[in-house]
Amino acid sequence: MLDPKLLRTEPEAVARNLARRGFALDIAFFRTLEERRKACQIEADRLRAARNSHSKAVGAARARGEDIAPLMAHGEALAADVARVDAELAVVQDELDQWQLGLPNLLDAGVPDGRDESANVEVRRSGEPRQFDFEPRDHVAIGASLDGLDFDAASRLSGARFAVLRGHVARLHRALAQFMLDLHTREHGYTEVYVPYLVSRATLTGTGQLPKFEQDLFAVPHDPELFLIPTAEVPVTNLVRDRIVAPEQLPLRYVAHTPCFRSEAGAHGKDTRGLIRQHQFDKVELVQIVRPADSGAALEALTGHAEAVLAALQLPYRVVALCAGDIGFGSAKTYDLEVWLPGQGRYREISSCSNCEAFQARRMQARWRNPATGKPEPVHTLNGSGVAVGRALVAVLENYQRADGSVTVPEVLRPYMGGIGQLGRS
RNA sequence: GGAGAGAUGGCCGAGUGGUCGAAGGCGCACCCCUGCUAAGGGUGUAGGGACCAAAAGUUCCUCGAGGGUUCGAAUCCCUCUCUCUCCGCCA
Repeated sequence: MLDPKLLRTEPEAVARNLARRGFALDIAFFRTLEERRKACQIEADRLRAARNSHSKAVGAARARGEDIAPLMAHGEALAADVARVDAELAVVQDELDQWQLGLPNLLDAGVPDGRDESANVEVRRSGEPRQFDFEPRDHVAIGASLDGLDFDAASRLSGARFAVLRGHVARLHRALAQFMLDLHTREHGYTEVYVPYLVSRATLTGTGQLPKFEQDLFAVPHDPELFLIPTAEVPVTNLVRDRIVAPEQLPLRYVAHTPCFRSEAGAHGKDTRGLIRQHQFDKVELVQIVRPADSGAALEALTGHAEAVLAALQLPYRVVALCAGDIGFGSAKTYDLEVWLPGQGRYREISSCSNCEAFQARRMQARWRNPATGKPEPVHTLNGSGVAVGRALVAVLENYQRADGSVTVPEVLRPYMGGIGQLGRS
């Protein structure tokens, strides 16, 4: 959510910022609604004050033993007025709330202009794509020949966009997640958390997936209503929902390994082959809750933590700053990490690191007590994949493949693989 | 799944229709007193919103959530959620 005060006082500046995303802010609509809200609220407050003082007068009169019957009629009239204006206010307020929940976050000034991913800006590059002395295969072919990736089996179980992993490949998948968790907890100061995979509507509203992106989620028919998490960002960031954090506790750094579930409605026909785009995938997620002044630096650090995974795996990658039109709904600034995939001959997203500033914090009522003001103020939240496990598996299979169809196990993963140095049929 | 008990401010805990946003205690902060790592005294101590350029001030809302009754609800009624105890079942 945007700062309502800013929206009220500088709607033109807000509109200019959001226009960079291609989002048209309807200032006139907001002004009209806001004026109605203000009028209703002032009137409602005034009437309630009148009712309260009248009720006290009734109580006082009764305490004196006076006849209160004559006061009742006025009280009833006041009660009716309060009910009427309250109802009116509730309607306007709700409309305003819904509208505001649909506004994306303001962009950081450093975000490059552009309408879509073609305008994203490469920030840096690490490692060189390997030169193959044979025609590199993609992970689907490699996985099949290792008898480790089975999309047919998955489709019999669940339909399209699922996978069954087997043997060494399944173990490599697990090894990747374990390695990442250990790296972030040991080297980067994150606390491991285990969180629910099913969350409420309120939780998803807190991080911004709802109300706007319900079609991307899997809802579970259950009372109360629950959704499968599309990313651990949702439960982990919401750990601070409705909380006021003491300043000395910040920054909070959490890492979680969870499955993620996305219906990806509207993605039909995109990346239909292989593990790249699935309804279910694992991810190791980094979340930081920081003081507002620190979030810029925290994004750089968090991105570095995600990069460290790829560096340790010796996978070639590049860091890309997302442009205004490609950046996510709740993010002020985002870096994507793209890993080199020999099977596709291009870099593909494997991590997305975002600074959401106070956007989620305002929705979640997540605050810290600012020593400078003594008041509770929204914290800043950041999240990033550190990294997507399924795509990391793809990257390892493709980058470490050998001419004979086997796959070398990256050095850092061997302790997690029982010491084996290569994947064969298992 | 069955039975029961609960949900009040940072914590504990009082409060069954009126001046209660809420006694008392603890904790915390500041001050006073005290010649000493004690004791005592005082003051303060929730969050959100509105009006206002802002401060001050005024005012509204919040006692798990949502409805209802009433001139007036922490208090009465209904629904829901969560927690705890016991039984059953289960990993």
